[in-house]
Amino acid sequence: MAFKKVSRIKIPEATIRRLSLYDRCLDDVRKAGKKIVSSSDIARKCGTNPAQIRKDFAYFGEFGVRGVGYYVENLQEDIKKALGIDRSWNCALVGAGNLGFALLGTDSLAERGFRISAIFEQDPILVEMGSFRDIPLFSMDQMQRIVPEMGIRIGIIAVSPENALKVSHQLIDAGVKGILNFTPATLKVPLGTILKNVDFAIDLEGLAFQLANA
Amino acid sequence: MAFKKVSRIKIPEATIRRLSLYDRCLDDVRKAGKKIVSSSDIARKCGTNPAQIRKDFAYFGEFGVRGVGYYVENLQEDIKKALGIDRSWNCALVGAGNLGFALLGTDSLAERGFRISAIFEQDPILVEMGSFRDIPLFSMDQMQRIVPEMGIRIGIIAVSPENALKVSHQLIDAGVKGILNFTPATLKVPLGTILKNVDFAIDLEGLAFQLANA
DNA sequence: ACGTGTGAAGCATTTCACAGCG
DNA sequence: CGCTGTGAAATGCTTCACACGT
Repeated sequence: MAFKKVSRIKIPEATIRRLSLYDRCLDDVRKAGKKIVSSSDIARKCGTNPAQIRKDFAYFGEFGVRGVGYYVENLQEDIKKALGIDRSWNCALVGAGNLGFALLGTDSLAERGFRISAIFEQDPILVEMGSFRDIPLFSMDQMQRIVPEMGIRIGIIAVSPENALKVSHQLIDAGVKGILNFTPATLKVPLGTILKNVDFAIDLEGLAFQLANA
Repeated sequence: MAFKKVSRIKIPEATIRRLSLYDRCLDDVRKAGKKIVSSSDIARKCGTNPAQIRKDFAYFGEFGVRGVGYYVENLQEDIKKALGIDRSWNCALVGAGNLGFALLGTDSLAERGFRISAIFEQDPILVEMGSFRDIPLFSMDQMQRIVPEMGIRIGIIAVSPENALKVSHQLIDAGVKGILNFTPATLKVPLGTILKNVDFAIDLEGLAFQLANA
């Protein structure tokens, strides 16, 4: 048995974050040409402890070979499957401001299977452009039609904080099931919809705290 | 006794993150004109539990009045003091690409006391501009001089992943004590230097995981 | 012999429930 | 009386240490 379909056992949020990290590590390992890694190899590279890594994997099945280690290629496949990124996800970006363009400019999203398939923007002048880097650009009132039509499941909110709440409602109405919120606004979503907040200011404040008490 | 200087007792990382959230919440409360809040008010607004909030505060002292609640203004001051954001922090932004400009474009950093006092950039053509929005723009080799001169304590890495490692070394050599790393590169810093990573792709993968197992 | 997989121990964080105080 | 502050209980996560399979 290699891959255990995710069980009803609760998997810690922290485990999921670490799996993402392991996956990135393995990119490097693969580039270095190694075919096999041990949990301690990975631990050294990403600053955790080997037992932790084995436990993390154990939630999903038996990925390794006792006495040997993990076959890098298989392991990475298993991790991706565990995370649900063995496929590609259609996302909508809402807000074509500074931050929105920054997100479009980096390919770290595309590399990990998140495709921005549509952009929604309030400002008619921008919408006028029709598309940006081959990604179609729509006005807000098209959202209800486009999201289902394109099979978009994730919405990325990169508008100004005042508009975030309204946008989140619109996205949910349109059928989006996951929201990544880049604004500091605190949003509420109904059961069955997943919300994640990204707020660098919080990380900076964590830095400040540690620096202030060093 | 109101504010207890942070003790040697270990304060959970999660507590710090929540304090940042409470602080944002209180902005809203203040705007709404309320003078007093209870832990349950805050809990409702930011989706935690009242006991948690009281425990979080208790690490730092006694902020409230029994039988009454918290005076919004005092509370917010106390939280800011606890977090070390009752002052302003000089930061250097390294990398004037898409993401860098996005960071400059938002005032959510400035609002919270993080002032970007200098930008460092590799590309001579950009450096040629001399400044951006009144923030001076320098070439990389000026870093060793400028960082101490301006009293910069935090470095923000917004360059391409391949350059992140080198930049982190340069920042540390220049005397920066805290680093916020926006690249997916895994950095290592010496003891006494604080590193925080921001990686939206990880949050998206967390979303994907939950959506895939809904 | 070696490194994985895993129950059990150890540690940290969250929640409960009530004493304490205005 | 109401809501904070806080020990104690409950829960959750990480680390240990060893059995297991190759």
